Amino acid sequence: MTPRPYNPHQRQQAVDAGRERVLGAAREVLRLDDVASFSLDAVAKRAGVTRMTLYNQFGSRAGLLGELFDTLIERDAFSKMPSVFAQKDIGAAFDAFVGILGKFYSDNRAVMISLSGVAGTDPDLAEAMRSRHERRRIGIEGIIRKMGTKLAPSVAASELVTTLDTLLNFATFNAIAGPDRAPSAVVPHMRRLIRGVLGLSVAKSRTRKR
Amino acid sequence: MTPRPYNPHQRQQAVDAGRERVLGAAREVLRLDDVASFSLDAVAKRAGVTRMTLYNQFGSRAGLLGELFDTLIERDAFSKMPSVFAQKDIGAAFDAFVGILGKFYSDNRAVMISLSGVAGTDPDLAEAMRSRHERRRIGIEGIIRKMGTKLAPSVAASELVTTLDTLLNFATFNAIAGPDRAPSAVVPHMRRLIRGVLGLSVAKSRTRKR
DNA sequence: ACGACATTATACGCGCTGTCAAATGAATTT
DNA sequence: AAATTCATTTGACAGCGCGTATAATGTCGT
Repeated sequence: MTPRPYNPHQRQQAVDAGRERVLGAAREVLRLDDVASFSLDAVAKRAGVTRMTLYNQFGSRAGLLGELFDTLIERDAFSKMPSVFAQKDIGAAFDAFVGILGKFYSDNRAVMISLSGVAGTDPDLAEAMRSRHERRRIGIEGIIRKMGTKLAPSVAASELVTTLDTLLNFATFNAIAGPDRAPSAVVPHMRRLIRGVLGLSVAKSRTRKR
Repeated sequence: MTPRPYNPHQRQQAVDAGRERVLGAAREVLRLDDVASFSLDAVAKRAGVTRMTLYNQFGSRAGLLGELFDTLIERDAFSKMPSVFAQKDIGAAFDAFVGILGKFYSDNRAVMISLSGVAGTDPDLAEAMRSRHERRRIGIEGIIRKMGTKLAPSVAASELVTTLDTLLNFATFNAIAGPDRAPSAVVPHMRRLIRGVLGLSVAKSRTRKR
């Protein structure tokens, strides 16, 4: 009975490696096949693992997808936030933010589409995604608090953050891009739109020299 | 063998009545219960009908949801378009359009959420929805062509319609409303935002008294 | 009464999620 | 080397939802 001390060194490494293989497989299934054919069975097969392992590691389908979204957005987007805060003015900061998000949405478009779709029918995942979107909103609030001293936004100040957050979510990028264009192609357009909402002179977007 | 003449008068009426009962039941199931618990079984039970009848009438789950969307948006939104074109200026026209859409989205929020979710995983329904969205875009183009003579929009003219169309879709209303507020509460905010995009003086929105 | 047609009743096959119990195997400690 | 811990595997099962097939029932039209 008395449990023994047990320090898994190499053991934990193998487990973590397995986790990453599974997450990679999940990403590929979402990227290659269409949304409907995403299943834990397909992921497990592609990862060379049993379906039970997925439950051991992630608990459920929603858990797996939630963690997949986490790793992607952490690696490709939020880790680059410091460069946003390093900008000179708030216009440049949002330009940078839009660039990062646009590239992230573009690189992971198929995955994001699937994720949104599944979240639409899976309350658990919907909740998981909501808490993650929180981070984007917090980022926006941070930019405004730090750099948005004298703004004259075109919407009520109390709605400014919500408006920007909505414009910057994947659904908006994807809708503006349409079925053909990549979300990253929306970036210049989105920058103008956001400068407009912030009340910055749009003509000022000659960020070239000055 | 030789098929006989057969004129279903009263017969067809009964069938149509059945269809409406089924569509009404589908709407209620989507409105009352959560998304995940929508099933053809639940709809059939609520309509007092067998699941087979649904397949006879609508062919499939996607067919049923597509027709449901049709009847709702035709009755609650598009049938009211004439009042939009009756407005004096383009600002008032979009105010009216936003009002109609906001009310429609609010009245049918749960239904729209489910519909979007299912469309995310069902290519058939996705295509059916796309053609419906076409009508909204056409409405926007009509308003601009008819009333938007001297505009100075805050986005590129070539992107104006796309931008407005994106702002006016359900996803945007729903996202701005958040989990608690009704989409109809977003209407005033959305009106300001759209006036801003159109390049109209936002201060002019003193449509109340003042 | 007879034909046409919608609806019912019933029963499948299929795929997916989630759970359970017992066995396997590798890393770690004694 | 032997014992222990723990993830993984194996195999099976229950539940649910969609879609299909077939024969029976009912109802309207001629």
